[in-house]
Amino acid sequence: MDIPPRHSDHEAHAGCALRSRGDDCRFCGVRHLSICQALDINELDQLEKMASDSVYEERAVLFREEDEVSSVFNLTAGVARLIRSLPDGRRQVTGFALPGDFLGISLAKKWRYSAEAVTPLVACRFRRSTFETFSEKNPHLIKKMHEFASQELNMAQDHMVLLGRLTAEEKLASFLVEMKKRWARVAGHEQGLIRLPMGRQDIADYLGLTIETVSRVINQMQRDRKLVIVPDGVRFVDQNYFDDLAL
Amino acid sequence: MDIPPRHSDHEAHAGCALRSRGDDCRFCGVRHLSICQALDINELDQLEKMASDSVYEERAVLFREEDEVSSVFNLTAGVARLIRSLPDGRRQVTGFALPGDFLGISLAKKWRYSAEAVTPLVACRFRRSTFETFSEKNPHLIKKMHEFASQELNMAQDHMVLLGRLTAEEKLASFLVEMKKRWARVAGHEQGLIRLPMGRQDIADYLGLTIETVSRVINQMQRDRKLVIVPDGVRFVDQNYFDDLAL
DNA sequence: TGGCGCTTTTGATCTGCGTCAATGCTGAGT
DNA sequence: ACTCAGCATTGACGCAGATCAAAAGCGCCA
Repeated sequence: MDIPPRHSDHEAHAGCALRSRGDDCRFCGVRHLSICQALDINELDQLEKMASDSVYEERAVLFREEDEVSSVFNLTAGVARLIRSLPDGRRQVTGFALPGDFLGISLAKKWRYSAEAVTPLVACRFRRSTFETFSEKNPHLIKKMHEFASQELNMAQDHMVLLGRLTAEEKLASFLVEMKKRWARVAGHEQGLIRLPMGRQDIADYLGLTIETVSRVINQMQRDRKLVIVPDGVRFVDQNYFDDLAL
Repeated sequence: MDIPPRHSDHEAHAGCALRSRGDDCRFCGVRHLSICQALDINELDQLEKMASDSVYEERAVLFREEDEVSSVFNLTAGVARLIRSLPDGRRQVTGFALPGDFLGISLAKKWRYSAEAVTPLVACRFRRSTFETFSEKNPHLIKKMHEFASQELNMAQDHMVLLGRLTAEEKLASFLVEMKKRWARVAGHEQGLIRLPMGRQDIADYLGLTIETVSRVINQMQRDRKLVIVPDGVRFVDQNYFDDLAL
């Protein structure tokens, strides 16, 4: 009821061709971004046999908080929101997963957050038990997973500063700069357009604000000629303004 | 200038004898809490040769954000605060490290936060390069480090919900319940006294509040007979009140 | 035993952001 | 083209918690 359905354009592909594993890991478009970068051709072949591509449509639920972790996911296309909910309905979006991101890095028994497709998305899926067995035999995969987890921990700490100590304006600026950087990494180069496939409510729940404040601040930035709002995103007009404000 | 010196009682020992490695890992009081639980006696012997005990006095700096990671630490006694600072002086305490906690889990090149002794503290220190070499040869140590990192990631996500979506009263209740649980784990059993060796400013910076709000909310709880404030901590009077409010 | 430095507490006032309510916009279906 | 559903935007108002200011508590040391 609070999940925003959006225009069904295929945001999944970040300006280039749709990145999907297809049936051959060797040609996977997100391999260099994902934990698979730790594997050689031979190991990749083994892993491929365990994988199955899953496609989700917009707003589909990949898994829910408290569910058993039966599968782990390597996102190949699209965007997911990761959500923690309180009993009374308050939500905190703990992150957005982009192509190359891995869901299930902790190898815990139960999910500690829900994941929902913000756009149509494609994920390379593994049975948890199979994946865990494989990783036990590949120490450099564990090492790589640990690197990814450490990176996520850094981002989580950044986000704590944002949530605890930034103003609404600084939060929005930081968020936009973060999205710009992350899309650049996925696309392989900077982009003029900063894609925002998630709705205002998701942004609000990510930044610890209300939807009204998000709307007000972004529109004020547009009035002040700091950015322009375009379909599915924004474009920076005054990059310095954002660099100065962002965390 | 904003670091509160406190009564110099030795909070380090959590109600029992001071836990320190001494010179023999086999008798280490925090072994069962720390990543060393992954090692057998033989491996423990090897690791011991690489370790040196470091003692820090209250308010001492273990390392600073942006510093090279030259050593990693296994806390054996005392409490440290982990801090991210903004250029203008705003601070976010991202966590408190208790005995058994490991600092440097990410094996990154640079620290992303500062660590300061809240109480006198003792840490088992390793040169980063030495520790990394050792871990490369011990896959189950990497696995254990990954487990610890995953656990920290969970706690970080909990904290995002707290910072983004809880009221001041809920934040305080969650914090106190968290400290109660963590001290119980260190001590091996529940304790009536919830030790709060950190000052009000640290609590405020952890919860994304001001020192005045922290003081007001805790004192209001006392007036409402939910808890009593005692030297170096608090005691719950109405446990249900806290269980209901806490995240 | 009194004064000093630091932290905590308490009170008065202010304000950034939330809440409530209404209106506008856009795409999909008929 | 019209309508409906779901967001997004905008405005008016209120409040939780910040800010500003002062007093009180506490350990330390001469």
